[in-house]
Amino acid sequence: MVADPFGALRSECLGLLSEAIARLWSGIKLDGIKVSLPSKLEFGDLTTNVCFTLARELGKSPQELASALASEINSLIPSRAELLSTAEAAGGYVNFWSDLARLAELSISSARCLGDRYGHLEVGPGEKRKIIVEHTSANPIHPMHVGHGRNAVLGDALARLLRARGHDVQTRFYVNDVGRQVAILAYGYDKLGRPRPRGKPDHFFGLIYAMTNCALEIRRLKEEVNRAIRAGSDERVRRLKAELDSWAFSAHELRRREPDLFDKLFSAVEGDEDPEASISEVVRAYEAREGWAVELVRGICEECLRGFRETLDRLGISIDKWDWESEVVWSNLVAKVLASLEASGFTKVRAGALEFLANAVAERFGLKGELGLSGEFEIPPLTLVRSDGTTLYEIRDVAYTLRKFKDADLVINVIGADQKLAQLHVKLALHALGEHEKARNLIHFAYNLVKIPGAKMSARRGRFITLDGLLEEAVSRAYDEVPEHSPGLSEEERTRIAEVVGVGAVKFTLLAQDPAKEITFTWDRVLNFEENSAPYVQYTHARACSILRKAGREPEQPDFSLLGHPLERELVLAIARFPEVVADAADSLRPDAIANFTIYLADRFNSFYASLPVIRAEPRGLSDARLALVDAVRIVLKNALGLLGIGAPERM
RNA sequence: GGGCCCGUAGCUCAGCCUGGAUAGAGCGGUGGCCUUCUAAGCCACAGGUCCCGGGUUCAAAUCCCGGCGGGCCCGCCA
Repeated sequence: MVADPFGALRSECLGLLSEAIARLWSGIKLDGIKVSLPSKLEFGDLTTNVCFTLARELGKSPQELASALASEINSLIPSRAELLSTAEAAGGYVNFWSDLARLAELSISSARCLGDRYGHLEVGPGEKRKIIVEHTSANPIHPMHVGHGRNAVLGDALARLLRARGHDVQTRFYVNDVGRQVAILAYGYDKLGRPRPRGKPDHFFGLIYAMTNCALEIRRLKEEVNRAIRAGSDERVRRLKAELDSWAFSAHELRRREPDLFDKLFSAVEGDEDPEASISEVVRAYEAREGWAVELVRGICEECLRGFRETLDRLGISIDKWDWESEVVWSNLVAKVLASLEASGFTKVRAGALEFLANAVAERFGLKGELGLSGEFEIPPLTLVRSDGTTLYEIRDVAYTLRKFKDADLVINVIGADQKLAQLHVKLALHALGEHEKARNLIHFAYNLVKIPGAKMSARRGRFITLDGLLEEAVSRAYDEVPEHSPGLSEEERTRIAEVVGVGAVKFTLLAQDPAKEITFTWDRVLNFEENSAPYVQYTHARACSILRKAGREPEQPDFSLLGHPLERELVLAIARFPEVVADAADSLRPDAIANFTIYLADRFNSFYASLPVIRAEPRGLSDARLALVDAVRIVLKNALGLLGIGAPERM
């Protein structure tokens, strides 16, 4: 039993390869000899192209060298190899073939023996790190939408992957309760007489936020139009009126949803002498921690977070710690950071505001290269403190980042790619403070946004696809489909399976793509339960379970030497490779690599399923070997989905 | 104007970091396969200037330079 069967094969190949090279050409020194996965099945289980490099050095053809190398390796195999059966020269490459029976036996028994833990290839004791993954961190003023879903699902998968790798991981949600947006909501909610939330609280407050915002915009625009008319600026009047029209349309949409609430709010805002002043007063009082403001703002945020927790629970995502931005403000940490930053000499007062000279920091410490920026690029400065003395978001974020480093030596922030500059500023601020190591251990895990064709999502207008709505739709679709495939299930089972399948479909869609690329959201795509989807993988898992169930016996006398079909070989290799795939995905922070692997394995398994019998295979040794193989596939699919936070039902 | 990201089949995407043997999936299209372990499946066919142009290399979708196209960012917003 081993944790990494393919790794065992890999290092065997590598060892024999280096030894053979040393024996044949003793003077030659090659760095970075490696064996890699061949592009095709007929090129073996592992391959090396060193002969192309050696050819130049030795003045011989790659083909010649490959033959010499292969036969040298083959002469070493009988005495030295456990898993390797033969090396073969082909077109200048040396291709390695494993002893399939032994590799199958090792991989399958390792998977079956380790069960849930198979694939969790831990780093060495010295490499274990304390990691904080901050993710989701949706503003507590509206329900989560699809974009937040992508963030949450990525952050959660990262945490799972890093834990599987043996790291000590904590997930955090940063509650942005300070600032104008929450204050707008608080203002509106207060104007309504602070009614008790109806329905899911984040949805309720999201509507109030959008309505308040809309009322404020319309009021502001009307005033500006009048001002522009007085100034006789026709062009400006036209532009403002167009904007006003678009908000009037939003108002119409919002009113339809809750007319009473809407009318009450609008007349309150109309009647308010100076709404902006009231909102600023909320901001000020909350930052100053005045009781009335704390009660109002915290009350709202707590309610919204209750809604978030419900959504996250449904997604199977748990947050270890909720950090409040206000706590950072109320502590003296912001003031301390500010003082140190000023003392660092990398700030400057301009027009009464305090600026951070990010570019100077990068130049002083020679960071542009490692940050991937050209020397000529001038990093824009950043305002830390307004001329009225109030702080801006980034300085609080610097303070919060330092706080996170008290509990971790690596901090991963799952934040949209649109905030790259802001995250760069935070990193440079840490450098300015002399915290170079922390700065280097601060990772911005940037993902791209989720686009919706046609409509533009806007929280301020209350216009977006909520995650709750999306999940509901997917689950109900799954609910409809379950009986077509598994008739006769109890209502309870049907509901449970629909939940796992529907939620899984949504999560997989958001996870399976390169985070750097934007996702164009379409219902079609999320509700496609066919190939390249979670339901497809789950279905494959259920099929494996079904075989094992129907077999009704343990594979007691497997004869792995009878596994020889290409499909069997591909399955064995995939099972063997799984731990390495997990390790690579974790180390490179690429959950999508796991998703792609599940598709590949499911794909191979379904072909196997269609062409080779398991239970009725003859002789019994073959049937048992296939049964064990099916069990190993089941385990790997389940664990792989598990790393993505997706469930694997046993029937569906 | 500057910076970052993306550009691969009609559509949605893998592969690019770490160059290698005829570039892979899915959807959609066409044609087959349920009296055999779940047809959310399988098999076959059709479909490609890997955005363009240079360069490096024995070898470039992959690395470098220059373009073009799309997105995002450059607030005393978050």
